Parts: sequence; structure tokens; C-alpha cells
Amino acid sequence: MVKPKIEDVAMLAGVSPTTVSRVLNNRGYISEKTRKKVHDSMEQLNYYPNEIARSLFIKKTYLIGLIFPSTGNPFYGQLIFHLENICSSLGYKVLLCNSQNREDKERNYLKMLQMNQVDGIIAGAHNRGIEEYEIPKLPVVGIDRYLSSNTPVVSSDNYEGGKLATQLLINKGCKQIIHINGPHYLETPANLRRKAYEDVMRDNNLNPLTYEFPLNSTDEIVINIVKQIFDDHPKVEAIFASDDLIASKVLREARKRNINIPQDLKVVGYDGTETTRMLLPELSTVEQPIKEIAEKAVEIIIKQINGEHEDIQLESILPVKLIDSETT
Amino acid sequence: MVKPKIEDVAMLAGVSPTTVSRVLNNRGYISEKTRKKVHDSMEQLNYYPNEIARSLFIKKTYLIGLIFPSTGNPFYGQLIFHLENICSSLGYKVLLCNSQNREDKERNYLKMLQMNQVDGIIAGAHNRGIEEYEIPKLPVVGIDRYLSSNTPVVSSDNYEGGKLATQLLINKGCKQIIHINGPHYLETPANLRRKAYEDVMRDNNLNPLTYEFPLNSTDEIVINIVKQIFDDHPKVEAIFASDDLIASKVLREARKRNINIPQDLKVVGYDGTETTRMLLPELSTVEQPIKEIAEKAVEIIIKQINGEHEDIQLESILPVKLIDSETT
DNA sequence: AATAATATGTCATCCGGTTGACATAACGAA
DNA sequence: TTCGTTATGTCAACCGGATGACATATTATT
Repeated sequence: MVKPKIEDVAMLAGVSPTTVSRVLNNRGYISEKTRKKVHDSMEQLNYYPNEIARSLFIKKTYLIGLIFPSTGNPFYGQLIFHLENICSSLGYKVLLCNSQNREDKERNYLKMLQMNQVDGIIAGAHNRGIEEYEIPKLPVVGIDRYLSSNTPVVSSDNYEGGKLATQLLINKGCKQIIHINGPHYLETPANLRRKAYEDVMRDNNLNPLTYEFPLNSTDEIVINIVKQIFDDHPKVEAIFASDDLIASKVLREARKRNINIPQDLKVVGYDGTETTRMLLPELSTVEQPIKEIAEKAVEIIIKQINGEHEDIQLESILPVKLIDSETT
Repeated sequence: MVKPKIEDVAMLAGVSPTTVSRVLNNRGYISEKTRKKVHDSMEQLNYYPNEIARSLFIKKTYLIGLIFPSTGNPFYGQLIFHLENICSSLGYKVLLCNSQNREDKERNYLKMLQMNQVDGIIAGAHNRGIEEYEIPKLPVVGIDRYLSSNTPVVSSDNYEGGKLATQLLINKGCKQIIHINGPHYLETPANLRRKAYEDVMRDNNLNPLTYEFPLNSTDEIVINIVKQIFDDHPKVEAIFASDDLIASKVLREARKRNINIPQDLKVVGYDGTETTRMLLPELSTVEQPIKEIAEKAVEIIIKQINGEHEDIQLESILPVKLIDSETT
């Protein structure tokens, strides 16, 4: 038994294929009686319109490609959840791509998505050497990543987040505050967290000091950097980590060294995903408005798809929220 | 500028469309010279073959639908990461669906996936009243869920996991051990965790006691159940939670009540995802072989797609690993 | 009864690529 | 020289559905 097609439905309903198509697309005149007959036949045959054929003709797939490092990461996992949710509520489907921060993978995905005629791409991945993002006529939105000079970016207020975190630590009396951040050569809005940290430190006549870890660092590498920090600066009073996972490693290493938190050391993370807030509610952090980021990104991509290029801002910055919990 | 098609490539390369198609599909005889000319033209025009058109003709999309509650959940997030990874390495693309454990959503997704002519579906979602999973000719694999009488299921060894956890607690001298689990009416292999717990308890002449939380419980509901447990059984010696997120709530509540862990209370979770192991390494847990589950599921779906129905087991059970950490 | 609106059918074309059949060169080997 | 292989072109049909043009009924309205 092969899949039934419009013709089969028409046959069973005793109408013409055109009539079935009319029912399917609500075009022209159809009597209630016929409509019912057709629907009944579709049900009886277990007929589902072939979206592939339809897409080919209407030149639109209602597909959106998502390129992110990994759904396994709490931040991206939650972000992707919302992205898919919103897309789905708007009748769009989602093709998932885990780029793992690998340029080659990302290139392949980009090609694949174009071959599959996606209506748009939302990406939060690499940013260097991927000139392919300059795709004529294909709507693209970046999340926390500058993809090309004229692709809209959505991000949270990273500068404000960095400022809030640093200021909090200073307000609590810390002088020696160290920052841990990812590779600065990635020109992401997330770099602003570091910039804010350094600015605020200087404004308060304190010495900023940033430890950097490489892209795609293993746990071990990050842990070693944390150890390094404690070895280099036994009297460090506070650490501001650029994400919660790193902050958790700081907490862990501090505990190992019998450093009291928050008395002897204060720690602030970044992201505040549902998962980290659930597993590590004691961690002070800067919470990103993940759902709102997703909403904004989808809003922009849909506008682009619909050709409403007028009211699209190139950069959307959404407010963050400082969570002053038990590690500060 | 519209998208170039085969015809445009042919024109530019000075060959016939058929020749281009031959190059694309490696059919018939093509000279190296022509092959190069065609490839050059494709590059120059930024040509990407239209997979939609291709799929329509060959009646195969290389698309696999994934239906899971949420990428935001650490377990599913990691599982989906691996699933996508493996599929992608085999030339399959992945359509993501977050069912949020809602039957209506799941039904819609099922319909949508069929309309989009996916080659197969891997699902770890609902199981009741979704007779739609009985889709003639459409390969389906369930993960930790019985979808229909003859859809293959992949899961980890839940019974063994429950046994290991319970036995560990008993070995450490605990008598009053309480179990927290999801709704038992869901006939999932995960129910075996509870069964194992109850069996082992009885085998040791201990009273099993299981607290159940409803599907899609909010944080609050779960926390209230945890509180209830402590209120009902102030002298509880150990708690075996059916997942790590719940275990983390137990730890939290215990800390609030100044209960020493592991001296006064031992806790074992379940899942052992990368995220929980990173954020909460002190938690003892039963680690599921997530990557292996993904591999097995993809292997089975591909076999089904390729019509190799012979050597497909209906049930694949993969070994778990007990992690005896600091909460026991 | 004439006219307009409603309802349905027939038919051809298109979407972009695949494929098979068949024709025709060019080239090297026997 | 002749034959087999290699290389390419032409053409039509097909995948499943959308759509516009046009014809023809059937109702409803005035």
C-alpha cells in the first residue's frame, strides 16, 4: 500500500482532483456537502498532503534552520526549546544543526540548509571566515554572534550584565576580582561582558584581570585554569565567570581548597538557565532572558521572510537580571 | 536574482541539463573536463541542488523526525545532541519537535512529520492514546517509551539501575529508603526503576515506599512532595529519586533542614547527564549510556528505512553505570 | 424568465530535478 | 577499417500538488 495522493482521495470522494485541492486550500466555491465528503475520504485513506510537492510549487518550505553548538548545553538547549516552540506556533518547522563550534560542520550545515530550501536560518555559532552567511535573499538572524555586516543580531545586554556582576562584587567589598572568559578573538556581543568588567574595575581604581580559555575547552582545561587562578592568586576575593558551568567549577575547586563561600570568595556566573537555577540555585548569576531572545529572533526572521525589511533593527539588546544568591 | 537551477548551470557550462544531472548524480560517462566545467559553473552561480525537487522524485527525504518533551531538559538535550550528530554523519537531517509531554502537540507533530515525508521518527514522548504511532510503512523507534506493540524500543537497563541504586543504599546500612518516581500509569521502561527498587527492598525485608509526582509537575509541586517526605518521615535514611533534577531538590531541602549528607541522609539520582555531572558532581547517580542509546536508536531506524527488518530487536537494553559519589 | 452567484469538472502548465530511451560523435584498440 | 567504449545531447515522462482558464451545471435572486 503506497501513500494515497489527491487523486485517490478524489476517486473515493467521487469528485475531481481539483475539487480536493480546492478543499485543501480553501479556494473557490465548495459546498459543505462536498467538503465533508472530501474530508471523510481523506480520513478514511489516512491521507496527508505531501508538503514536499506543495513546497516545490509554492517555493516556500516553512522550514527554519537552527545552527547552534549543542542542544546538550543548558543555555542552547533552553534557547532551542523556545525557538522551536515559537516557530511551531507560527506554522514553521525546525531543522536542527549542532555545529559543535566547528567551522567545517557549520559550512556543511549551511549548504545543507540551502539545499533544503529553508525559509530562514537562526544561528548562534561561529563568526569567522564564514562569509557564507552573506547569502543573497536568505534571511538570517544571529543570536549573540555577529554573522555578517548586515545580518541582524539578537542578544541580551551583555555589557549591562558584566557591569551588574562586577558592581555587585565591588559593592560587597571585594577588591581583587578576577574574570574568566572565552576567547576574545570571537567578536561576539559576549565580549562586552569582559569589557564591562574591565571598565567597571578601572572606574573603581581596581586592576582588571581576565583569564581566558580556548574555544571548545574540555572540562579539564577549564578546571586547570581555575586551579591556576587559585594558585596564582591565593587571596582572590571574587570571581566573575562568563558562564554558570565555569562558575560551578570555581565553586567546586574552592570547596576543595576549603575556601568559604561567600565569606572568603564570592562567585558570580552568567546565563541563569532553568537547569543551572534548578541544580545550583545557590549560584549568583546574571540571568539572560532566553525566551525573549528566542521571541525576538523569530520575530525578526519572520519579518525578513515576509519581506518587511523596513522595521528590522540590526541589533536587538534585551535586558538581563542580576540574581544575588548565596555565592555573593 | 532568483535561485539558479540546473538549466542555468548547464547554460553557463555550455552543456545540457542532463549532463549536469549526470555530474550531480555520478551516472553514465562524464569526462573530467566536463565535470570540472560543471562544478565551476555551479560554484560561480552559487548553485545548490534543490533537495525538495529531488526528494519529490526519489520519494525519499533523508529526514528524520525527533519527538521529545524538551531540548531544555538535560537528559533530552544531550540525547538529541547525539541523535542529531549521528543522523547527520549518516546523511540524514533532523526535524525537531518539542512535545512538552502534551498529547495534542504530539499528535500535531506526528501529522506534520508525515506531511513532510520524513523517512522515520524517533520519539521519546507520550505513549497512551497515540494509536497514530501505528503508521503503516513509517519506521518508528521509541526511546524509553512503548509506542505501540510492534515499534522497537531502546532504553537503558532501568531495572538494573533501580537495583544498583537501591542495593547501594542498603549496603551502606540504610533501612528506611524512599523512592520518588513519575506517574506509574505511563507504561515506560522507566517504571522498572521503581519495580527494581520495590523488589530489592522486599528481598531485604524492607518496606518499599514510593512517592509519585504528576506528569509535567512544576518545580513547586515537586518541592512540596519532597517536603512532604521529610515531614512524613523525619527519620528517612535514604532517598532514591528517579532523576537527578529531583535528587537535587532533595539535597536542597535536606540542606535547608540541616540534615547532613551523606551521614544522616543518602541520596541517589538517575540519569547522570553531562550537565548534572558538571553542576552537581557530588550527587550519586545511575548514569544512562545516552550516546549509546542514541546510536542504537539510529541504527534501528536506519535498518527499518533500508528495509532490513530481519535483524531488528523489538527491545534493546543498554547497561547503566552506578556512580557512587558524595551523597552516599 | 433572465441574471448572478455558487459549485464542480476538464485540462494544461508549472515547480526543479531524475531517469530511461535513443541518437550521435569522438576516440582508441583490434 | 571496424567495433566497442566513452562522452554528450535531445526528448519525454514522472514525482504530487497548485493554479489559472474555461466550460457547464445548479441554485438563488429579482
